[in-house]
Amino acid sequence: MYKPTALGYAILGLLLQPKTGYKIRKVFDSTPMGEYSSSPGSIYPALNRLKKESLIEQYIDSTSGKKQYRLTILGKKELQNWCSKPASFNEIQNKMNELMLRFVFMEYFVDTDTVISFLSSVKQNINKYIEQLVDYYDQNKTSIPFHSKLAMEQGIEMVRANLEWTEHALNTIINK
Amino acid sequence: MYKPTALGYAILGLLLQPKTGYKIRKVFDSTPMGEYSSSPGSIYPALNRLKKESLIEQYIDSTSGKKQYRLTILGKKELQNWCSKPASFNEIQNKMNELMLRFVFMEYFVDTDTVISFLSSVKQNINKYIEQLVDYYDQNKTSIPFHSKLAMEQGIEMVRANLEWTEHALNTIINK
DNA sequence: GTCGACATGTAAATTGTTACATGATTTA
DNA sequence: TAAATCATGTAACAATTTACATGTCGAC
Repeated sequence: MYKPTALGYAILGLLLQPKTGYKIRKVFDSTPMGEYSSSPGSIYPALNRLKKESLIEQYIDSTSGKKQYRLTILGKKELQNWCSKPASFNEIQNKMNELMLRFVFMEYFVDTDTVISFLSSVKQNINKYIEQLVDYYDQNKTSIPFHSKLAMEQGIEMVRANLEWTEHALNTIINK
Repeated sequence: MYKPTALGYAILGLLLQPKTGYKIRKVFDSTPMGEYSSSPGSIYPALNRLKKESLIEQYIDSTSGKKQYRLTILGKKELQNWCSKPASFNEIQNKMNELMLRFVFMEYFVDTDTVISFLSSVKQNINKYIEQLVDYYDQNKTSIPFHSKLAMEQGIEMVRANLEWTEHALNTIINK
């Protein structure tokens, strides 16, 4: 069964508001979503994959008269399903930006309780990850070379900053 | 002219101490370098590419009698050259872990002044990046949806944490 | 003597990158 | 009307993932 890539989900999310492929490229070019390549060689094949799987479709916008891409029912379901998944440990380790993408798009799908439980899963796994990193650091700190030690501190500080943001986000959402 | 991938450079750096391919896999499996896949399907083809380009070679270790990979003169030069590059703006945006890898391996190659100028280039580009993100945030904060705004704050906080680490590293190295 | 760790690969499918290519439409 | 922007693609290449496959060696 077909699963879109991270780029695929990014595109699905952007198509919550219908757009041309070119407009999607511009978003990747000019916003903080720039982690995704805006080259035509990545966008158009990705769009064609999603189209082939009937997750998106093209139509003529009645007001502008222009051809646009939009989500199909199936595509919306796929996006919704993806947004509803809790954060896994693996995603905390090296797919934080994908998690943030989920968080952004879930605003349009799920209720406050589900958002809270998503953020709780993030927090829980971050804590586990910090523990793992600190354990490794403590057990090896006598033998780790100088720069490696600094690099490890950087890694730990990044994850701690993520933890702080997660708590901040939880508080903001609970007191809303 | 051939340029190794990020994985290729990670392997070159690990081969500052000779290792078998299996040992490299174990490092990716069991240390915070786990961002790189440890699957045989990625490691062995990468090793063969490096070997084909004469950046590494296999030899029989005289004490253990085991076949190991080690850097060639050319490979060491390539690694050294890579480590000596200052951080670019693009790398700050979405290749921070590659920069940390450079930082780790440069310990064995370059003098304190070069490390300081590397960290200065990191700091300078981080400042530029923060400015760009904050500008975007300020200019759009009335129109950005709730979750997107939180996600942007996360992005900015991550970069700020990186800035703090960079300043910490600079101080640590200067007062050494 | 068998089980787990050591050790190294290949094949197929998918994806992404870089570069090339084309044409329409808007704007100065 | 020339230049910039809008708009969509293809082709060649390189790299990665997943799964399959094999064989050795030491320990218990």
